Amino acid sequence: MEQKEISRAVIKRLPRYYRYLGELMKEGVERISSNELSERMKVTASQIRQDLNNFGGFGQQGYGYNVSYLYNEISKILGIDKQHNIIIIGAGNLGQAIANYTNFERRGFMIKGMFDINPRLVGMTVRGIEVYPIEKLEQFIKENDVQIAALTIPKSKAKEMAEKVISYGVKGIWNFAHIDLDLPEDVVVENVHLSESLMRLSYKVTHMDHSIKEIPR
Amino acid sequence: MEQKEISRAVIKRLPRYYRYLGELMKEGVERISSNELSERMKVTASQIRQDLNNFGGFGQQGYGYNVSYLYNEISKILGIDKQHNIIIIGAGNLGQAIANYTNFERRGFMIKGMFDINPRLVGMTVRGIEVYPIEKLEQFIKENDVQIAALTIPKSKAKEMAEKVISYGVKGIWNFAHIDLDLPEDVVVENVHLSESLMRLSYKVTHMDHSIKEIPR
DNA sequence: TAGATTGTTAATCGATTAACAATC
DNA sequence: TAGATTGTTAATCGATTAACAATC
Repeated sequence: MEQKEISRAVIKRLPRYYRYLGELMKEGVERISSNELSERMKVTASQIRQDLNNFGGFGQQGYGYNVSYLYNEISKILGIDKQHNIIIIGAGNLGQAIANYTNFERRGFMIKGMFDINPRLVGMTVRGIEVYPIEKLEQFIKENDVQIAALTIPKSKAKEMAEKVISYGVKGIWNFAHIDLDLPEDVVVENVHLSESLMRLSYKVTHMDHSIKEIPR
Repeated sequence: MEQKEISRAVIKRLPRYYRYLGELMKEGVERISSNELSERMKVTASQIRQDLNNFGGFGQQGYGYNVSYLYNEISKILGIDKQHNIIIIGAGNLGQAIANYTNFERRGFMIKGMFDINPRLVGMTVRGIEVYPIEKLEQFIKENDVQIAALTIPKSKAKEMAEKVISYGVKGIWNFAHIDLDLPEDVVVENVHLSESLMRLSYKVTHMDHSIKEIPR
């Protein structure tokens, strides 16, 4: 029951629309035109209208968009109107940092548990979230209806652990390991490659235009 | 002395080429054709050749590319042949996680110090990296030739801190706060918006094709 | 109703892929 | 030299922007 394929670029932009709409709601703004929103977000109004119309006509001619209605519709599109149960594989600093970040839960991402091979970490809790041994993985995933696993482990273990959680029923991998996971078609991956991000920053810093702009006469 | 503008898409791909070339080196592979590399990386050979030729002719007809030579050239393009001095603003879990990640230093990103407003964190060290109070920021940036600041602080403080470190000479911001920093032209920003990444994963999980593929007769 | 602004089609721009002559 | 494979031009594809008729 899926409509025509939505382009990757559009999906990439959706969370940003969602964020701006949330801010507008906080400011008490009730309606906004694509033009006003385009100025805030520094994109074209045309792009906003095109993007939204991939999913339906959420606006009204002569009026614009109702902020809270659109906010809600985007949350449905993103699937964050429903609860997602998450586990974190790897209870090191990065895993703990994610466990500590309460904003995810406000969006319906419930972190149910953490897992680690290191027995010294097992039993520890972070913000009430317990660290379990890997042996408990299968039972835990099945009992807690876990859909998403965050992999905050070294790349050497990432493929193996990904395959394991998938075999137990996980449908999405949030991959922080610096490796391309090559997984079955019915599993989705979202990569967060911090080292690549840092290299891009290095590129930008290195190739930045240091020249003093001449004032044209 | 800059050649023609390189597209964002190309820059985005460079670190991935770099990673695969590093792996090839480890495997002892000396030369590789765009075609072989394209199979490994699951991109087209055409794209590889086009991407690389933005920066120069690194290959040789009839031979392909010398792996270690190309690896080196890409490291120069990315600017990771030189040392970058980094500070981390925000010594919470995420800041500590980054400080703990030794791989960055192998690529020349030296984490010189962390800063926090919380006096309970000041004085603490993570892997030998000390947490300083914000008051020391100006002196530290100037004395340590700090080019890059990672912002691992709540979004409410991000803009203020970004402007502060920029005024002291920082040229690049690695922004983990969920806000669009609107900064001067001679400063570059690389965003890591984890919550947006997680929402995209939610989208993918939600819109995944659950249908059982029929076997065509 | 008149004005505003969407939804949508058409035009443009840019990025990817294909093709092949150049050349090692 | 013959074969392989690049560098590069041309063709295609997709995404963005512009334009405007539809409509609230």
